[in-house]
Amino acid sequence: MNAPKETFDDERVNLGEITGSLGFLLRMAQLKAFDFFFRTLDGEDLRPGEFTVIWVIQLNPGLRQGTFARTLKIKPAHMTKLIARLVEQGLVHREVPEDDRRSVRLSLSPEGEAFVARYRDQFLHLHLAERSDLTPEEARTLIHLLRRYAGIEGAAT
Amino acid sequence: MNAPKETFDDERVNLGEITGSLGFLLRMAQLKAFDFFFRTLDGEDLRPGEFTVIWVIQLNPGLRQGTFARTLKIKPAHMTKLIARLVEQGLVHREVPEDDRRSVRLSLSPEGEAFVARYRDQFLHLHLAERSDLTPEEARTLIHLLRRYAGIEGAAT
DNA sequence: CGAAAAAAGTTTACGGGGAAACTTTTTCTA
DNA sequence: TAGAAAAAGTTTCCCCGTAAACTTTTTTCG
Repeated sequence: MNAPKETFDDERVNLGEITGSLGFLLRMAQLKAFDFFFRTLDGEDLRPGEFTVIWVIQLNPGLRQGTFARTLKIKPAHMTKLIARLVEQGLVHREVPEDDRRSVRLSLSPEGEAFVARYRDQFLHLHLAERSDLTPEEARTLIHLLRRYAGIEGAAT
Repeated sequence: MNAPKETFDDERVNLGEITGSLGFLLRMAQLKAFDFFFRTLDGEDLRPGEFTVIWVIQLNPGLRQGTFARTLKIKPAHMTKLIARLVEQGLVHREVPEDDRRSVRLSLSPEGEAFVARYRDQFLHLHLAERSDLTPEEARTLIHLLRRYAGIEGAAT
């Protein structure tokens, strides 16, 4: 019973140069971000991707489904299913316009608008540094660099 | 036939404050990183997670499967299947030690060692800024901040 | 000691996301 | 203008990853 602590609980793992790998770090960071997301929107049955889609539809009502998909890098097949869920939940409205009956125009239902309004603040504050060990300055830098890396020429700093 | 250019190819989409969302940006960045990965290891039938696992086993041969899983935040069920694949490919060796027959110790086969050696450089250089629009300085900062955010106290800067 | 609890993996069942083939509608072009 | 090509979504099928339940082995402790 007096094992000399041996290796604590876990054994130490050496990660080597992989801690310099963007792909690896992005995955680890995303896990943490998801964690925040689900902790904040606890009760709700909503996935991160779904919220993003609703959000962007709210800002650009009437655009085509494929336009949203391309912008958010969501594959068409996935988009179809995702939108179907949101329509079923009564948040999104689909309309096939007469002038191009191949396409689908998306907009939010009143319930969808209400939904965005309700979670707007939680969502926007969700991603700030308060939840992590980063200073506000560091968080700003991180967001800025990620935008550059991902090729998103977003709004102001 | 003389439509006034209308909206180019795509219509412009306003992303609003979501471009300040870490979760969103991490996803977009990860897509780009995956893109690099698959472009570099083109012919190979290897996923990012698999390479990471092989890599870490190489640096820490003989540790338990669960230890690797916890460190890399891979769920046990997934780890079982992932390791099974790598064993099948002849890259990883499993051993159930006598002193604790619940556990599994992992190490690389000679083929596994050769595999890591072969892709080491490609992999390490893969994630650098040359592939993106970031300056080397910016890339270092990004990596540093991601490490902090993800809670990885890695090696030197 | 011996039963209960814990630990380590595995199995099963299920949902998210993607590739490829397909349907419908529109545009191009000979 | 008719047929070919392109565009927009959808459907089908498959794989990755996860949760929950389960098996086996080890540890705890009354």
